[in-house]
Amino acid sequence: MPDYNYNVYASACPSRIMFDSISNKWTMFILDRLRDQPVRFNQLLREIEGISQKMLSQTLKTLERDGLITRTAFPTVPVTVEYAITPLGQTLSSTVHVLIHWAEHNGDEILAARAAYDAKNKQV
Amino acid sequence: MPDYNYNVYASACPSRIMFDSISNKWTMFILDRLRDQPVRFNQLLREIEGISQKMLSQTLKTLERDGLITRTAFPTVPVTVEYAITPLGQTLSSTVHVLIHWAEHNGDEILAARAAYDAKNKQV
DNA sequence: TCCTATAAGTAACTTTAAGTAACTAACAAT
DNA sequence: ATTGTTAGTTACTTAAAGTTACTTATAGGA
Repeated sequence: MPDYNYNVYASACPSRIMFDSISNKWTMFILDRLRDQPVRFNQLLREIEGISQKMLSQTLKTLERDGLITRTAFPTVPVTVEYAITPLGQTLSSTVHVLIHWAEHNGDEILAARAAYDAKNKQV
Repeated sequence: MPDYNYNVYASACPSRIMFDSISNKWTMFILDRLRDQPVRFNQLLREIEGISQKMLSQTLKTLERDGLITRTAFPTVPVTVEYAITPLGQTLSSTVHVLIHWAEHNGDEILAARAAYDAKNKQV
């Protein structure tokens, strides 16, 4: 049975609160990177250009709390921590992957649209 | 030919700059609402709970600049402004629609995951 | 022995973005 | 004369994001 009692457009709905938390770039980059295999903290830090340790740590914690990823610490020296996607996270990750890479396939069109807009609205 | 020269993980890539601008809740709500038919400013304001006039106006302007929506003003009194999705915007809108409504279909699982996480990590 | 490096973070501080509230124009209806 | 409508803008505040330095425990090299 689908949850027709949830409405993402209603600001107090749990689904809306959830959506507010997933609709940011760092969350989506992490979900996309974890789609195929587990990845370690510093590896994510290196691969997702521009993310800080603070934002990575914070976002991972939120994703773990929401049951979208798991955190596994290995007692090596120094400690190794691996993040992996859950089955629930996987259902979201596939969609996020399409969205994240949409910009790569439509970059030229958007750049052209921006140039056209800026030319039309110059010094107004 | 796909644009393999674009890489969304590289912070200076145009596709990344584009992704940064679309990866926020207001952008996605607007794209989703315009998916089926053109909608007016105040109608969007009423339907997207929690958005302010400022953020709606600002986000619409960015979407128009990127060629994802069009703005049409009708000389009625008071003036009526209609926003409509473009063919380019439509390709994005379909994916955004899946993402936005994902939370409605998985709300219960996430809520359960949060409760489990909070119970395990209480007063630490 | 001392210095440097590593992994996975945390804490304090600053900057930027988002949210809030009040205000605008031009006219129509009460 | 006051209120209501649409589609915004402006000034101000608060919350989130970004930046930099620091932490713990240990291994490796000079």
